Amino acid sequence: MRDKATSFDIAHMAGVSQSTVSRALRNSPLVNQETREKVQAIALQLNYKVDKNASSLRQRHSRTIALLLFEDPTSDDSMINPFFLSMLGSITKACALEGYDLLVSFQQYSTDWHADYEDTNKADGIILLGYGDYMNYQDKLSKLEQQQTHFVRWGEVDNAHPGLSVGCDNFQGGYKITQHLIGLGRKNLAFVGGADNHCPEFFERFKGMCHALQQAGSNDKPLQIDAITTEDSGYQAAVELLTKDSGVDAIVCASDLIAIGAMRALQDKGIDVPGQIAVVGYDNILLASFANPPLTTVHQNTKKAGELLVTSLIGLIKGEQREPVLIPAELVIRESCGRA
Amino acid sequence: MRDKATSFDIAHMAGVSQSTVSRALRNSPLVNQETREKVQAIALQLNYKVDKNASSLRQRHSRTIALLLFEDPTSDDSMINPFFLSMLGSITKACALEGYDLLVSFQQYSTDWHADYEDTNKADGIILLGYGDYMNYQDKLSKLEQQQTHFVRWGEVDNAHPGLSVGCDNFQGGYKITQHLIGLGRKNLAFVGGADNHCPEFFERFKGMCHALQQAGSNDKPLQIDAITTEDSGYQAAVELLTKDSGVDAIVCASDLIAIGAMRALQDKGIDVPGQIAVVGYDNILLASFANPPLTTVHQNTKKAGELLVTSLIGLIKGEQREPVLIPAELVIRESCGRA
DNA sequence: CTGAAAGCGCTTACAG
DNA sequence: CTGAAAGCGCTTACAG
Repeated sequence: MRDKATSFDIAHMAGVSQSTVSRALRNSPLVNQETREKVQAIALQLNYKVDKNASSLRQRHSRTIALLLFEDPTSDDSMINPFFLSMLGSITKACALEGYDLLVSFQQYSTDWHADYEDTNKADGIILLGYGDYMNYQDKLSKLEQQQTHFVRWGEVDNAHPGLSVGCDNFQGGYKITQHLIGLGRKNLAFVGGADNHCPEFFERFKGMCHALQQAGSNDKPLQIDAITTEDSGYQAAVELLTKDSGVDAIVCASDLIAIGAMRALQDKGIDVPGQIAVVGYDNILLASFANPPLTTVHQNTKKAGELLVTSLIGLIKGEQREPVLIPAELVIRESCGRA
Repeated sequence: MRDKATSFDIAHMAGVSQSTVSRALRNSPLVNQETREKVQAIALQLNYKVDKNASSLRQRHSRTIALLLFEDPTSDDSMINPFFLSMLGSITKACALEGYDLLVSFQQYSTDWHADYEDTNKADGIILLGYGDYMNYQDKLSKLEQQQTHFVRWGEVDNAHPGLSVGCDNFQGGYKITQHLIGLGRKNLAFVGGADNHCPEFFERFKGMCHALQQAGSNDKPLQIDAITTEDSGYQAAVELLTKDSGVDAIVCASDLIAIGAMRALQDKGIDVPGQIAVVGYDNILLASFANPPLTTVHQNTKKAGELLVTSLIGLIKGEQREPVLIPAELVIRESCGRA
């Protein structure tokens, strides 16, 4: 650490007390305008910046937010899901807009996560973002709640889940996709992705799908194959699906990455997409529009999501009462389902 | 901020002095093992965490690094270049590995960037990552150097540039691409991207290209069209290129995003890629392998780059002498240039 | 091996 | 409007 000017140095140069310097720099209305200007001029000249540690220590808050990004350890370690990367981008921007610093960290679900950002006063609150097996981290969420940590999570909006959440309307997303497919004449749909309490978001998409199917008069549960959010997992799931049922004419995937893997598997088997089988994704990552054929999917508005996550958390930090936020699902129709 | 236990509370409970608590918690060899264990047990039980602000203030360093991501304000505001997003991911991981916290922030080149992370003691050093007009920020880099800020930048490795840099061998990348194209029988190459001191990295790629061309006996400067790193800019540049010269049979693009835009323009004009015109990108973002046809490009090893950026910076912070690092360029051959 | 004390650089109640 | 003083919660010389 270099030697830097302190507020005492400025006080000395300006011929005022250090308390006045502190007030002048924070634009306190208490200080005489002339004094304020003199102090600020000297500060500028000395390239003085108030020490964040001292200031946070004294004020007992840091005006910084911690973002914890969880990764499923089973996924390819070198690659982060583009959807979360995009969320990271929008959260960063939203923080800057609100005048908060952002601490970011990746965590593995498997290891003990040290969500001690607030306990150490590094941050005033935490944003949780990630995927993986929900049952494995539910306890940790409850613990966070017990400790009265300020946190908000991206995920399924459901009062049974600990913590305030911001999320897209997954049920609606699954519902819209299915309606679209039915409208296109598809009869035999399958779902690729987890569909149980281990991954509540996927599960809701699946439920939305089942609901649309029922409304259309089909009472059979659709065929469902597990997959995690990677291309490889999607590939394998599609292969498995093909061996189980050759009558499927549409595959609803729990994410774009899964869908892209599934399309590759179908094409490797010589099956035409969408001619023989339609494929739908979820997330609308950049890749989706470049897939071949371009992927019909559900757009999750990451810009809005990032802003909402940040403003909700700041509200919580300020002691406000906050309600969970549900962002509407937007169907994006491209070519992977064909035309009516 | 919630009421939390302090080291005094623990001292009281353990029946030792506060200094001993501090020592025990930091695993000082000075403290008796029995005492240490007792103190640590109480700390754990109370869920005590040392206050980062107090600790950093006293120790005069924060063990955190700031990452400043610059965006070209001319590019689409909602989308961050996937290449930089991927760098962000690897930097975050590398920081965690080294036990540093990471503060991330987006900055616009146009506005005054407040690189005061070290001045405020928020961070011990800064990583600079971004693109845009180099001539516009060269001064700021020099200022950072004058202020003795610890920083490392991603970019062209060249001693004339202020600050320590870590970067890929852009000259070599341009050279390898061009050799590959020549080997494939392409005769009339064009370059799409800035090729002057405003963007040193692109310029080096261009120089590598010229060098390979000269070696092959061609002494004309290749046709060059400016473009920034977006798909749209690549599209427009390709359109412009077509109006200028219809004899081009290969386009070397300064980035994958540009290449993808260029391919789209060519296809819109009914030109076969690679049949009539070969296209090469740069970066090897995830999208490249999904482009149609899959894009031949130069891989920039973001994992290695992130690690190197972080370890170099930490070295600097510790007062070590550090040399710039050049990462070799790796040609990734896919289908956008055809076969021999 | 342990404790009492100083001090990191601020902010803010208190007194004037 | 201004100053002297206390205190945020640690770490670390210093003394024993």
